[in-house]
Parts: sequence; C-alpha cells; structure tokens
Amino acid sequence: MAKPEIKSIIISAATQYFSKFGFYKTTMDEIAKHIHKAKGVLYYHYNSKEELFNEVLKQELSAVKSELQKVVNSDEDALTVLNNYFFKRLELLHESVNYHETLKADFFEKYHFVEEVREDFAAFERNNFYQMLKKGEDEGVLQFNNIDSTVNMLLMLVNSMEVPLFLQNKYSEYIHTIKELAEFLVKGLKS
Amino acid sequence: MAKPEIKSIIISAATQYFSKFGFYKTTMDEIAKHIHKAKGVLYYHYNSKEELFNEVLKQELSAVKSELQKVVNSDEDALTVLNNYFFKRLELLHESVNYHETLKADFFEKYHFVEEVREDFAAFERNNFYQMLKKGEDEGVLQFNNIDSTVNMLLMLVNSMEVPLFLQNKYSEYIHTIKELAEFLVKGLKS
DNA sequence: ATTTGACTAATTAAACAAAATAGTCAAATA
DNA sequence: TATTTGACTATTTTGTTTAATTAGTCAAAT
Repeated sequence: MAKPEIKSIIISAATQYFSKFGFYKTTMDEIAKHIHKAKGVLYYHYNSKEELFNEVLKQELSAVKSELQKVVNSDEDALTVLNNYFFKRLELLHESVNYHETLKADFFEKYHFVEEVREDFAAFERNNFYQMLKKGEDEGVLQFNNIDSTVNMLLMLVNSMEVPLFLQNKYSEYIHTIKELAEFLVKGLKS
Repeated sequence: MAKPEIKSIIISAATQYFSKFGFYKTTMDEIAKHIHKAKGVLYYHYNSKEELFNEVLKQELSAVKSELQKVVNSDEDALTVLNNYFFKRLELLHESVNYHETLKADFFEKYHFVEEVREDFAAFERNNFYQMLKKGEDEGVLQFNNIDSTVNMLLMLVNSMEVPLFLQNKYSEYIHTIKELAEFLVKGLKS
C-alpha cells in the first residue's frame, strides 16, 4: 500500500482525458497507453468505462462537496454563509467539467449511469440549504414561511441556472447578474 | 380582401403541423395537401420553409405579447402587476410550443433563422420589466438600487427557467415552487 | 495479485444507394 | 395580372452494407 496506488494513477489519467475530451471521445486504450499499461488493467480494477467515468465524477464532486462543506461549517453569520455558498458553488461547479457533461443527461438518454452520483450531490445540497436556513432561523437573522419550500426554491434556482451557465456558455454574461441575484436573495431572506 | 385570405389559411395549416410535429418533422407537402393546394403556392406566398415557420412563430409570440401587454397596462398596483406578469408569462409560454422549439437554438446551430423573432421578444420583455419596475418606483411601492441591473436579474431568472420548464418537462415539478419564488421576488422588491 | 496482449463482440463511422423533401419554373387558370 | 398547378431538379435525409474502431474478455505470463 506504500507504492503509488495504481487506482489513483488510473483515475488521474482518466480524469485528464475525460475532462478534456468528454466521455464519448475518450477511449480506454488512450487512458491505458497514457499510463504505459495494457487496457486489461483498467478492466481489472474497474468493471466498465461507465464505472470508471463514474469514479472520476465522484471524486470531482467529492472535492466540490468538501469545499462546500467548509463553507457551510464556517462560523460566520448565516447571511454571509449563504452568500458565500452561492459563489463558492458557482465557482467550483464552473470548473467541474465532468459534472457539466452529466447535465446533458436530461436531454439525451445516454447518461443514465450517472444518476446515482447526481442524486447524491442533489441530496447533499438540499441538506446544506436546509442547515444554512435552519441555522439562520435559529440565530434570528433569517426569516421565511416554510423552510422546505424555501429550500426547494433555492434548489430550483441554482439548478435551473446550471444549463445556461455551464452548457450554453452564458457564464460571463450572467456572472455579474448572479451577484445581484445572490444579494437580492439574501436580502429577501433577512428577518 | 373580403374572401378568406390564402395567407391566413396557409398559416393556420402550418401552425397545426408545426405545433404537432415540430419544424423538421413537418413537410411543405403535408401543409399544402391539407389545404388542397399545390406545394408551389406555399412558395408563391413565402420564400422558404424557414420563412413560413418564422411567420407562425411570430404570430404565436404576437398573441403572447398582446396578452402580456394587457397585464402590463392594467391599472392594478405595481406589485400585483409584476406578480400577474410572472404567471401569465409562464402560462402563455407553456402553451407556445413553437417557441419551445426555438429554445433549442442555443444547443443546436440549426435554428439561426429564428434569431430576429426571439430578439424582438426579448426586447419586448426587457421593456415590460423596465416599465413595471419604473411604475412601481414612481408609485413608491417598489424599491431597488439600480433599475437596469434589477431588470437584468429578472430576465436572467425567467429565461434560465425556460429550459427546465419547457424542454426538460419539469413544469409540473417546478410550478409550485415558482409560485413561492414569485412571492419572494415581489416581497424582495417591495419598499 | 497483477499485468499482458491477442482475442471477440459490439458499437461507430464510412460509403454508397434509394427515398423523401425543399425549392423552381414554364405553362395553365381565374 | 395575380395566382395556382404539377412536373421537374437539387439537396437532404434515410436505409443498408461494409470497414474500422473500441469496449470488454481471458488464458497465459510475471
């Protein structure tokens, strides 16, 4: 276990290729060649290309999750945390190019195999928003009628914006307006 | 000019087919057959299939525009008008199936020919939001830092949500939450 | 326990033919 | 004159076959 884990070497190479060329334009042979191994070795450690991509995606989102977790756990006031969360989320997901690919799952049937990771991340975020709102409510800085429907609203907002931002390349067009929106939301939730 | 305008007959048939089968699955022959005319007649009145679709789209959006104009012009207070606008817009565009098709223009290059109509509608909406906010400000019921950036924010929101709502079939999933969002927005803009 | 590389099966791409469809136009009609 | 017709051509799309690529397997080697 001391030597460089073969699995992490594979994942590293796979990440490079998937990130640059996407799932379909990356071949298992390329990945294997890149690490000077035979293709069979990939199949010894992973059952399929889909599973490998899934692992890459999982690690990509895992990094995002841990960064976001830090934001949620920070001891700033709930308003600041919520605002920070929006921007950190945006920034991190903007860089998560394999996640972008999974957004296409809603348009094309081909990406069914990433459902689980996506659902996991969705649940993670739902939980985060809930926590942040709850904390704000307890601190007395936030106010809303119903916490669940407010969470739904925030999730709908951030999710809806992912397609324009990450698939339609409106990031630079929207980024300033998003700042506006975030301020507005936070202000609207203030008690 | 007293007899049934051939152009309106063509548009009516074209609307039926485009609405049901979309741009690519509708043939000029079908439309012509449906009105018991030769295909050539379509080309006598319209230069191309694209131009015909454009006309259909234009009329579809024209109807939406006039409905929305009524909302904007109503003499209710600005808060109510703004709220009404959101829902009327949503309801009308939900039924505008040819407009839905143009949303794909951002993903696929094939729909460049609808740019003008889309831009016209976008400008129309920008103007509406501006008017509504302005009116609200003058009446003293609305308050915001910068009217232009607030308009941008509202446009970004409604536009971003169109893809999930109309292309990804999340209408029924989102409709309740949108009610929540609208209330929230209006509340946030209240002075 | 892991890696190899030749192997098969399945998928995708290329090439071509056939069918469908957009668009044209000279002649007919009203 | 304005409109309509339908046969016509030029493109596009679809279907089909073949070739090439690639995912995935596995017995033998390390």
